[in-house]
Amino acid sequence: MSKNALPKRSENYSEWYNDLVKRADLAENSAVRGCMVIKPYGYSIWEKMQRALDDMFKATGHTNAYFPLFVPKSFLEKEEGHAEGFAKECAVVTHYRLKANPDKKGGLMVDPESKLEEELIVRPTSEAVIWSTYKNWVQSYRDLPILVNQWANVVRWEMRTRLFLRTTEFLWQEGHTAHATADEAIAETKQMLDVYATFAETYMAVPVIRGVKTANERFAGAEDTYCIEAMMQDGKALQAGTSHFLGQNFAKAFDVQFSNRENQLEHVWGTSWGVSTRLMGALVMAHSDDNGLVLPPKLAPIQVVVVPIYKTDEQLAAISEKVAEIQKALAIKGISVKFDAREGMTPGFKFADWELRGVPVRLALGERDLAGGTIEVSRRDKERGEEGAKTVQPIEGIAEYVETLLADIQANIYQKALTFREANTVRVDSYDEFKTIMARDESRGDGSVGKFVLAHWDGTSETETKIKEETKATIRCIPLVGQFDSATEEGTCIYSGKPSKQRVLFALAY
RNA sequence: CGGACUGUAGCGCAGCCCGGUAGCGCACUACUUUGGGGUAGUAGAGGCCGUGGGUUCAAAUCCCGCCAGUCCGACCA
Repeated sequence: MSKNALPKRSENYSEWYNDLVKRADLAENSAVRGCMVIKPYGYSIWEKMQRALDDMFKATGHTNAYFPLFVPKSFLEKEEGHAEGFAKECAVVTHYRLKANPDKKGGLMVDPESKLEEELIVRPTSEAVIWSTYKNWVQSYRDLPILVNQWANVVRWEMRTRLFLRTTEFLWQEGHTAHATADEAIAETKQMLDVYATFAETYMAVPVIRGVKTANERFAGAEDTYCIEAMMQDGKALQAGTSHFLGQNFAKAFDVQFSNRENQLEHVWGTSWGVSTRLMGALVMAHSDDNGLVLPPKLAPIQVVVVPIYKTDEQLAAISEKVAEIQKALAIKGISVKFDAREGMTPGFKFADWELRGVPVRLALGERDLAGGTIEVSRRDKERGEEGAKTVQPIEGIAEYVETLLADIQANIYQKALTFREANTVRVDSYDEFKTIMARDESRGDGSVGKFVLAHWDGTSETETKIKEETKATIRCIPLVGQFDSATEEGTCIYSGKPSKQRVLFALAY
């Protein structure tokens, strides 16, 4: 463990992020270009995310299945928009065998004899494989809906990668559903967007904006892409989840038809929706501070850590005995506790260490406490020295106190993130002002943050593209009704001056 | 794929200009010390100096090639 402090968020946000992910033992770069190793501590958080999401999927009627890693090239070609969207970032399997390299002792080479008849694409997403399968599953309206989810890895050959935010291989879940009517499919699309938003807000404590993507930003092959967008602490937007209404595009491409009640053939209606290990990045960037991670209690692998403070073995024994009682009381409440009895480390070192790892509550127990029947309680959501960051509580009833405190921390970090987002969301009516705001983020290092900008847009791709070229800002989404008070007011486009029906959300994005 | 930079101990780096026995900090091992906010000391272990070639009595250091990585652009969950 290095003694050196993390870089400060205000000085170099991306360096702070990279360093934190590595130092907190979430993940590290692997020997494979663009691919990360998710370390046990990081993976524990992902598992908690998975469990919560999976329960929510099950509760909404979905079941899990598994489809192949490989997609025959001809499958990917079938849906034109889809093929175009993903073609540039696919890993392709062309051979199935290696052999000894005659030119290099001990070396291997691709056996040219083993060339595949048809190339296999490592899935960048599974619509193609899954819809080719659904064709066999659907004959009648009685076979619908199909409500399937898959937990899997996918590969997208990105030019530049960053731990969790964009890696060549990433873990995710992808739901793929098939329905008899468009209305039902649209309802499913919206339902899953709600599931994602609920998850982000109640588990991750990350407030999100629900919206619809513009045509430019839409998923390749979808009719409509719904999304949740979150603000990171540098003011940039992170797309945290997407839910797509696929219309009949894939059903037509893969010839998936069913007989309706009137015995007429119809193409089925589809949806797909996914969230990925990118959520880990969102979690880090939304809450953590210059001392390390700040994890929401609902996702923290360790919710409470107990640090003993002692000089002699006798003291440690007495403390350990008391800690065992506390641990038991917390365990009954389903709270995970770690007793950090590591020897040869000072309490100060341990404090810093657990702060770096984002453990929500830290208890410190020493001689003084034992004598007075008290225990020191520190909450990670407040910074060192901040009012209320550290208090002394009676040991009696500490489990109840901690239980309440964890709930309070969960609520507090959500509120902090929400307050931050609201403070950095602005309505803008002139393009000059817009450019100034978007340019500010270019010169990070002065502690300034980017903004979410609600502005009028004329609805054309041309305008959207121009604005992106000139400012790098993109339309994150057209917010759903009810997200912002005046979002549905009419106005004129900041760029073209043409009429606009509502404000859309612009931001610089990850 | 274009531009810049970097490859030396597990990690972070110095040494290179000016060639001559491989260094520092952290981490690691043992012992001691310390312990209510990153203790301190003693001893120790750990290196094909990215890789291939060249120049030289001698190369981490100079020259050429290659490979890898990071950052900045174009692409994206």
